[in-house]
Amino acid sequence: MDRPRRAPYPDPFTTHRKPEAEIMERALVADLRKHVGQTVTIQGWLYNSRSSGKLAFLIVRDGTGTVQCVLEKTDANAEMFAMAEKLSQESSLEVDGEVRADERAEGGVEMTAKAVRLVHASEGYPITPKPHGVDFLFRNRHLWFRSKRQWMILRVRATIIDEIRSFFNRNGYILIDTPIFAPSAGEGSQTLFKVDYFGEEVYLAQTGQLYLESACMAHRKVYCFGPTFRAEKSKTRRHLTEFWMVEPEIAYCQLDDVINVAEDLVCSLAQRVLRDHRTELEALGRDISKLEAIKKPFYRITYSEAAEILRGPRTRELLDSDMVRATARKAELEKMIAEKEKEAAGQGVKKWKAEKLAAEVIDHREELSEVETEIDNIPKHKQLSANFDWGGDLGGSDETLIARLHDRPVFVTHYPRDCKAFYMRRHDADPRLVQNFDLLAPEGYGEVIGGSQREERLDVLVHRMQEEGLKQEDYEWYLDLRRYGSVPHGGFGLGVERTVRWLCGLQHIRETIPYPRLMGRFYP
RNA sequence: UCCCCGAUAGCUCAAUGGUAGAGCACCCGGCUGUUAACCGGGUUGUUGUAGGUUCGAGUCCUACUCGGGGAGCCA
Repeated sequence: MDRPRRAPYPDPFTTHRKPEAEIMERALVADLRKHVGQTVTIQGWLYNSRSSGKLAFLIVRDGTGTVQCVLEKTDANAEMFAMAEKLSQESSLEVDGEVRADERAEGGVEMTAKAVRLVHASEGYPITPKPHGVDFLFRNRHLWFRSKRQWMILRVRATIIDEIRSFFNRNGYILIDTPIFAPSAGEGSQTLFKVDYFGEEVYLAQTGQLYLESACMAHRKVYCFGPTFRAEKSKTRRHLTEFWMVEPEIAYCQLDDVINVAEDLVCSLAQRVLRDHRTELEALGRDISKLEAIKKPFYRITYSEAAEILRGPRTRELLDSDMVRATARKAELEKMIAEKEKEAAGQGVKKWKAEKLAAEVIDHREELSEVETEIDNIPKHKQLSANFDWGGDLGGSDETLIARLHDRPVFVTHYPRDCKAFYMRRHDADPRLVQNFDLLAPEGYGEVIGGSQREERLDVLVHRMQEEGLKQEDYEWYLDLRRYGSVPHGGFGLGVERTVRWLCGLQHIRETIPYPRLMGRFYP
């Protein structure tokens, strides 16, 4: 009904200009505070609505925010009121109304609607205001990111990406785009996606690093920023098969210099997010004080020290107290579930009350199953850390433990060279080690950065490649960098989604990217 | 590749081996300040697939498929 008379679609912006007298100022929800007292038009989608006979509450989102529009039924607008009251979720609409400051409203601003025009009636929008399962939500990802929480996360992501770019740009780095189709030369070849390239086998890039090393010899400080592909069959809350990574590479630079850059970058990301997204972070339930604590200097420990910590008493104490807490929580949840089920089944309980209890029971059951998984895992983690052997890489649970034992990010340096890539520079004082580092985010978020000083000595590098069984002929171009003015250099890679997860305080990495690609999930 | 958990209405979930249910969504009606609004009425099923046990299977057994979590590996 009520096709918009004054702002017809399609294309209300150019083809059907309204006569000057009828033009009402269009406003964005994000700017409504500046329009208090004025009557404006907003254009958006119906997020949710309620009505109570003579009043209709329309919660409208317009891409910049949401606002509640209150429409009062009068003799004159009965038809429009009936239409507005029945609008379905996610119908697109325009609302003319007066902007009002109102303490009852969520954002402090509300609109008294004067006219509501339907643009398109949505039918059977699948994502209701009630809870849904993850599988369903990701099958509807194209719609799900309209929802508030997802909307906020993707905004924070955009800001983090913007800050990454401006950090490197303002610090004199040159953007060098590295290829996505790559020949076999890379790190571990089992984790590469194969692509048929006109009959030849090439791979989707796993890192731009080798190319960047060449570029830093031309531009001194460079970075690349693009998607990265890993065919790892990992099903965990910190893995994607397609993710975004920023990699700086610096000529005339040693391990400490690289670590300092990583430290500065992470600090400016945290500050920028705190500055621009305090509201979103709070709404996401992020503990802001944890982000405010992301300040220089971060902790720096060596791999050997990390190994000692893992085998030591502090780790055991932490896991023991985890076990005590998880066990207590399990008992508590079981008790609450039993009580609520009993209460809901009792005589004379109001229907709505029983339903509310049932919903709470579902939540408790979900938490219970997580706690039970934790209880299962703690002994495993305990064993993994207690039996940690010098020489192996730090596992996911090991990293989590190290990170949880610190209140700021931790650089772990000087890993055994046997578990690290061939291009990392051998440590002069101890040839068993390489000049590398990982940055572990606190609160258990784990690795967000991996980096190293690169091996600049031709003979050492060639020897290392032979050990790894790499074909020298594939890397001649790379070895040229060590033939023509080789210098100490290094860099790192920061995983964007892991950073977003950490800064937003999210359970799972899959919410940090618009269309997550996971093992077994590539639709839509 | 290995280990654990799960799959019932469009969605979220119930159902001591014995007639498949509730809420939401959707439709109708009511309510002048709602915040996952509420109240009354209505519609909604090949219980993931294929076998097996049983008088009888959503429920027990086997295999497979898909999903979730974790290990390994990693940003």
